Amino acid sequence: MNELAPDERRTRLEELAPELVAELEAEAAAESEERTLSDLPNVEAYEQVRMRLAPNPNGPWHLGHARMPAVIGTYKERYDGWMLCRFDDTDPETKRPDLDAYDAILDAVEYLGFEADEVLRASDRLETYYDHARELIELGGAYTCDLPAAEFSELKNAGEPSPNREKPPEETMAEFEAMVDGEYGAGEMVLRVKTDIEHKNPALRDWVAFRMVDTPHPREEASEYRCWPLLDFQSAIDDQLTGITQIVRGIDLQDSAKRQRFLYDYFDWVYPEVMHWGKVQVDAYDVKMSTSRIAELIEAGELDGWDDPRAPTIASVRRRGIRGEALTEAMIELGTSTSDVDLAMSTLYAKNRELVDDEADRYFLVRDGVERTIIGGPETATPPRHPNHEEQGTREIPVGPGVLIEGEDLPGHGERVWLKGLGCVRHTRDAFEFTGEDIEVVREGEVDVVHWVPTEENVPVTLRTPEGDVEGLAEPGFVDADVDEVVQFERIGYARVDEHGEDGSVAYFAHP
RNA sequence: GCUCGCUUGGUGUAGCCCGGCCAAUCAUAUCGGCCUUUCGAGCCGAUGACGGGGGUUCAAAUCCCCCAGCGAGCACCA
Repeated sequence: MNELAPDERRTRLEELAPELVAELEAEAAAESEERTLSDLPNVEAYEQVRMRLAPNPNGPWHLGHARMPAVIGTYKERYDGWMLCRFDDTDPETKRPDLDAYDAILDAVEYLGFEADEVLRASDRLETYYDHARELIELGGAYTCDLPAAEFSELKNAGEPSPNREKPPEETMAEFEAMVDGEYGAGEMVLRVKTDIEHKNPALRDWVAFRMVDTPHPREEASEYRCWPLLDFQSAIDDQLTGITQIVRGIDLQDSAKRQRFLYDYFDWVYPEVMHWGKVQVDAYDVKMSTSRIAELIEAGELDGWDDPRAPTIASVRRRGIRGEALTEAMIELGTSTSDVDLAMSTLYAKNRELVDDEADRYFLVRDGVERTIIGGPETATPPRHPNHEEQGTREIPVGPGVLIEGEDLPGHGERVWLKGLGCVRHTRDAFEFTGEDIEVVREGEVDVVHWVPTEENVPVTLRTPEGDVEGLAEPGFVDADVDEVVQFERIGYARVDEHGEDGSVAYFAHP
């Protein structure tokens, strides 16, 4: 049996035990669907899988952010769970929220194919955080500290406590209320969680839970608050209150869980399961994938906006006609390993091509065209809309007195070229002379097939690509391609029709 | 400096927890072939990886130790 080829072995097995084959196939199918992401830890322990997206709305999303909804949303579907989108907008200053980003992010989540069951903004929940801080103070788990940051850092690194550490809870409580009332300025007072000042990992020692911020929050509803929680406190409280069971977050937050466990111990709560993943980087972009960097370039006018095709953002690939589903799939395939990963754009493109190809009508677009008079031949060309789908019909291109083809495609004098959908021509005396030859000449490899447009009635097109804008001329019928539709410019690649204007059309290049 | 983590082909990933079925999965990429009036799609094929060194074991990608490389935290950012 082992000497047989796999195919033969299978055939034999089918004869001998058909039920076994079916079983193997079912297993394989289940694996290909499910095994792209590893199982969530300890799912059995909870009634329902409850997860959260916790974006900082300090700007619209770049491509790396897609991983969060892609993975968490996929888990939600797999386990029939629940998903929260919680905006962790507790820093009105350094990572100041961008008021447009809240909706842009929810929109991006939807584009990726998911929807949050609930949406919360941390900046709406300050009173809740204050209440828990008060409770923590009563439990003796926190103290107010007026040491300058640098001074505390020095003590902490030496494993020495702040002189404020043993302050009575009443005093801490009074000072914390003064913080809440805005009686201190930035840097004058913080509330620290009492952990273990001699903990071998210095990152965990007596971390800050609340600090003063002078800058008002951009959301009007939150603009009066001056005493703001830091991520570790806010997120810990919210995860507990919203019943989060599994957390997936970046490796930069790998110590967060360890810090937050001190809090959970004070409150006698059970910490959720945690997974960490590394950074995602994307090849093929000149622009660094960073919210603040992209914002700067837009501000400076070097990018047209978040959806500029040169920007590594979700809005950009969306405008280029890449489906959210393709991005989600690509992100899922990256898995959740803790090492940094590179997303090859070619993988994303391959996924998208698979999704859009069947419906992408074909058009000719000539960049850098050279004009030639045409001698003889039919008056109209009728290439198919889609070579694999005859039922989608053909398109009509009037030939007229001459055609344009790309400079690179121009054959030498006396040489022939096949104008796709039209026929074979010979390049003679700066004209194309129709030869009437059969397609056989192409099949035998003698003649190359090229795309072309008529010199008259063509449509000027600006093709916006990640490498910059390219001007070209499309066949007349291109004006009928619907805006938002993804088409294929033959021999160039897929593009999304963006607009048809008076002076021409605009398309965004997706990928080859 | 202290602490934590990671390292499978060009890229990503599976396998590692519970050692043997792993001469290592799948995808993408590249190259080649078939088909084709596309440099697209489809089909077929090829290329290509367990960071290094020790150890345990009949047997190690998988367990242990050391080294190297990479990343992260030690912020009154998230």
